[in-house]
Amino acid sequence: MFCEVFYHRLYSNSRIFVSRKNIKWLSNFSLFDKILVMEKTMLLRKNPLFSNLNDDDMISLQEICRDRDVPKGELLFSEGDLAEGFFIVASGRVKVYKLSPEGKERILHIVHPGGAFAEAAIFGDGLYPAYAEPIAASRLLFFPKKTFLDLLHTRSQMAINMIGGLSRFLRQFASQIEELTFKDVPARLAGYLLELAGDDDTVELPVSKSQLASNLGTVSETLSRTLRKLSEENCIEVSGKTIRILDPDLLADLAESYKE
Amino acid sequence: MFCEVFYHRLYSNSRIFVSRKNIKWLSNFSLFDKILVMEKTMLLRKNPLFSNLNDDDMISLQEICRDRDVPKGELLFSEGDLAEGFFIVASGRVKVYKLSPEGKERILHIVHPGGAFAEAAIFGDGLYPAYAEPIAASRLLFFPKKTFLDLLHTRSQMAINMIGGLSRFLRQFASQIEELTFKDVPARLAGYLLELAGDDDTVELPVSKSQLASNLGTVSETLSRTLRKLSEENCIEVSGKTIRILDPDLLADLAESYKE
DNA sequence: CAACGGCTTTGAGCCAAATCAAGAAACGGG
DNA sequence: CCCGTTTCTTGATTTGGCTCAAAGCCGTTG
Repeated sequence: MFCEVFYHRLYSNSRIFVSRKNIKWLSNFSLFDKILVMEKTMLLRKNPLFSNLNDDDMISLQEICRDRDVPKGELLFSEGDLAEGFFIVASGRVKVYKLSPEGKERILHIVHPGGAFAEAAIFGDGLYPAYAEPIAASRLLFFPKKTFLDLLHTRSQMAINMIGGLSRFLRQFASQIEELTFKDVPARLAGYLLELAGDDDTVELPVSKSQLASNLGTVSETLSRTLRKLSEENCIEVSGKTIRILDPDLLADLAESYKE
Repeated sequence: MFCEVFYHRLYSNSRIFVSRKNIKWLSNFSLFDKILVMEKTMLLRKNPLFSNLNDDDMISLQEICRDRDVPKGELLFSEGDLAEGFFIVASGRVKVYKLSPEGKERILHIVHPGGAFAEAAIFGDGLYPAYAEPIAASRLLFFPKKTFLDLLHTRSQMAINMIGGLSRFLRQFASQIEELTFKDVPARLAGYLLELAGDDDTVELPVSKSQLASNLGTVSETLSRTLRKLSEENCIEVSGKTIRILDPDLLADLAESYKE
């Protein structure tokens, strides 16, 4: 549920990129299969683990993963089980939870499509740290531990790409959070406008205002008020989706101001 | 600035772990140098990139890094420069910033001891994406790009350990944020108490209440009020640092409730 | 034991922003 | 061009939690 907010902004500008080599490989498949492979690639790229992988990596990855359709309510693994691999959710929802001594369940998180779970168990002690169970009929990609680790050992560049993807994501994520936690709505809006404007002095909003509001972590009413306030201060000029920046310096000051 | 809040909780239980092998290696050094190596290990473990590395990895890592003492204000690199390596801050503070077309600087973030910067440039296109400049006399560890990548290629297990550390950190970080963003103080407090209690029904707070307040992302006044409110609901019983849990079910409900 | 300083608790007030409710504008299809 | 629907704006109200200020509660130390 919370992923939506942040992940949306982080991933909204991800591109589909298919190299010649990939196309050649794809030609071994029927059209239908090709579409499946591309779909899977797009899905995998949604995850920070794989966001930075090139086409070759993607192909190797898809060669080792197994599809699993699971019905709602089927226990995937239990806490303490030996971890045989990890999962990516392709569709549906999976809940990951622990059980209290009295048998009450405590949900750790709900995994949405594109999300991974049990991936830490692969790198750690090798035991699943919780229970997992789909809360809707779901399609999962399963990556067997040994095969996956062998692949990483064989193709060290792929591991390096994964490190790169993770650390870049971490950086973006952290700054996203910092904005949300330490800056008020005007500051966030100002930052957004400046970034979007670049060197220009007019911006065209690429999304609806209510969508923008949600991207900025607020609601449409508040966004509307904030836009009006900035207009009244002769800082910007709003007409529909077109915004003209009248006072970039003031805007920049605003964008850097922390609430305290 | 914001790191303090989250990082504190994430790292507060990191341990120092020295294997026999490490000690043997260490015996090649004078006592003074040994202390330096251990200090550096502790520093590096603070960073998610290296948090999961074993002693061997740490040794290799420290063999390839160079110490650099830099005075306040010295430009470390500029946007667009070819990235020759990345940095870890050992002491001091470094600001990373961009320049707007009009020459106004826009600070992206301030890096504190334990933090890395320019690490993404190593894995990406190879150009520094911003400017970096110490805002206080600082000690930095510099990891040359080529040497570092070669090391990762040679020792694929080390790369895998890094992936593990990063993804574990990401997981913790995300759930931390989720708590902070989507749960109110009572829910966060309830979650904290339950986790601390385990199977027991009394908890002994390991830190002062004001410290706890800051760990939960609030202030002592609010924590105090929240504790009283929960007491009045006969959910817990507070006396000094000892808290007895009267109604674990209610507490669990509270901990899982999202604000909406 | 009295004075001091560090925590903790209480109360009062304030503020940003969410929510609720209701118009106004824009849009799109027939 | 009109009418229904969505999107946007505006106002009123509510709220969680922070700040400020003052007082209570210790343990310490001279």
